[in-house]
Amino acid sequence: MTSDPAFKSEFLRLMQTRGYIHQITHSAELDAACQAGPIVAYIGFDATASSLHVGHMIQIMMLRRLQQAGHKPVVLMGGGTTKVGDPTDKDSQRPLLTDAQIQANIDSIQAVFRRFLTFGDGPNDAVMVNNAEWLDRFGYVQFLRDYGVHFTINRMLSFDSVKNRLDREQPMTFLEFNYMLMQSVDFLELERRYGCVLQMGGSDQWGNIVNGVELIRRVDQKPAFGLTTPLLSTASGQKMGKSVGGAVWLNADMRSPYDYWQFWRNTEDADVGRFMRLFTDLSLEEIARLEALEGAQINEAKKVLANAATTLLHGEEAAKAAEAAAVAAFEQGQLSGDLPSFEIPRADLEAGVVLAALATDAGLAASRGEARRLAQGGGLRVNDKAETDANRTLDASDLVDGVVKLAAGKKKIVLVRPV
RNA sequence: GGGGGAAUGUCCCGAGUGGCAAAGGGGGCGGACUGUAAAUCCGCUGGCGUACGCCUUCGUAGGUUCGAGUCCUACUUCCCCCA
Repeated sequence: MTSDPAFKSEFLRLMQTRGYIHQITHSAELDAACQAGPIVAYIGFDATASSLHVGHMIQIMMLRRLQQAGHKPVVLMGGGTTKVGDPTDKDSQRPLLTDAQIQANIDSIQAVFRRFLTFGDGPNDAVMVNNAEWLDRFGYVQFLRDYGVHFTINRMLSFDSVKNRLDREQPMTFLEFNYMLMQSVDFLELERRYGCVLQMGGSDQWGNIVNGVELIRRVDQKPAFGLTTPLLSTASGQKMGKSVGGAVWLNADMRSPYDYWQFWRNTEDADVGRFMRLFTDLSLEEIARLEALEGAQINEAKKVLANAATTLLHGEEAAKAAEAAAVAAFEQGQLSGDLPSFEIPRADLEAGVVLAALATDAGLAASRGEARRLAQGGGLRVNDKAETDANRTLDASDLVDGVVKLAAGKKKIVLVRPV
């Protein structure tokens, strides 16, 4: 069940050496299947927000590796499962999304996959499916009779997603309780439609994945496998994926390429090698060389990481622009047009704007009070000068080269442009 | 069906005697130190106002009181014991 170090297939060897594997079911059997020919594997993504975030990157990269190794990736959009809501890692039930919201989220999420996978009709081209296609069609009694019989309450209660909720004395609705059945049925459905034999996912999905594997083996007597990735945390133990300014979204309109580049640039020293293996296509030799850099030199490796990761998601041009902006801002103390900017009507600025209000509107603080506290703590800067009085009024005389440079902390910088 | 407990700062955990914007953690954000790192140390952490201040918060809805997270009533949800 855990990984066998001596994989023979290219795909599993690749996964192993680059650090994607946490647990595998039937690893020898899966290894043999991967060697025998192209396999079909899938990962499901729920549509709870209008963009995926870096936390999903490891899954996306796994599908990419799969395709690189000659296999066929299936991207499963959880149009149906999102209506129920995955209780895994949730302390309490979340508000249910409407069908319209879910569809809007799916529409907005989809595009990023095209940057990482090649879609089409060929044997190892990726395909995207929405599980609403089949889940929406089930009648209640039919669902219970076809699938409900294969699951025992005894076992379902033993899964972490359920147990945690019960341990915390939080209610778990019957609706949520059914999530794992739906995910299992997804796997079965994909096995029947595409001959999909492998489901991958985060380590928190182990229980859900194993259920699907067992369902297929029981109902169709077909091979089925599961593979999970390690829970990604930074070397100092933080959950990966957050950074200055909240969730790191993949969609450019929710998180600029500049910010995305910054996220990778700010990787901890100890994580550089691991992240390069997981999140870039750099060769292992190149990575070995880069991660061996010591002291301040490792910053060069971080730039390579940031460039590679940003290029994959946003393209080379955006990555270069982000790097140039960062070099200018941090290494030369200059402005760059590529820094995030905030537009303000010229007349308003000429009339005078209270700093606290401007900083809040520009997204540097959540409220004026917060902006004020930030200023008092010495964290708010106007044109690189710390400004402790947030009640100060800014006007046209504060323009430098046509913009006002506002910064909260060292890393959150916004250029205020009069329009 | 009966009895006993629990729900707290809208991120989490968690103190709380009728005077509370509410102890303490964690997390988050800022500062110092560095290398746009880690570790460490320091500060901040409900909203609005320049300020004495005003407003909104302790499961929900009422009530008692000058004053309620704290007392009473009903309701909701969860836990435990008895049947």
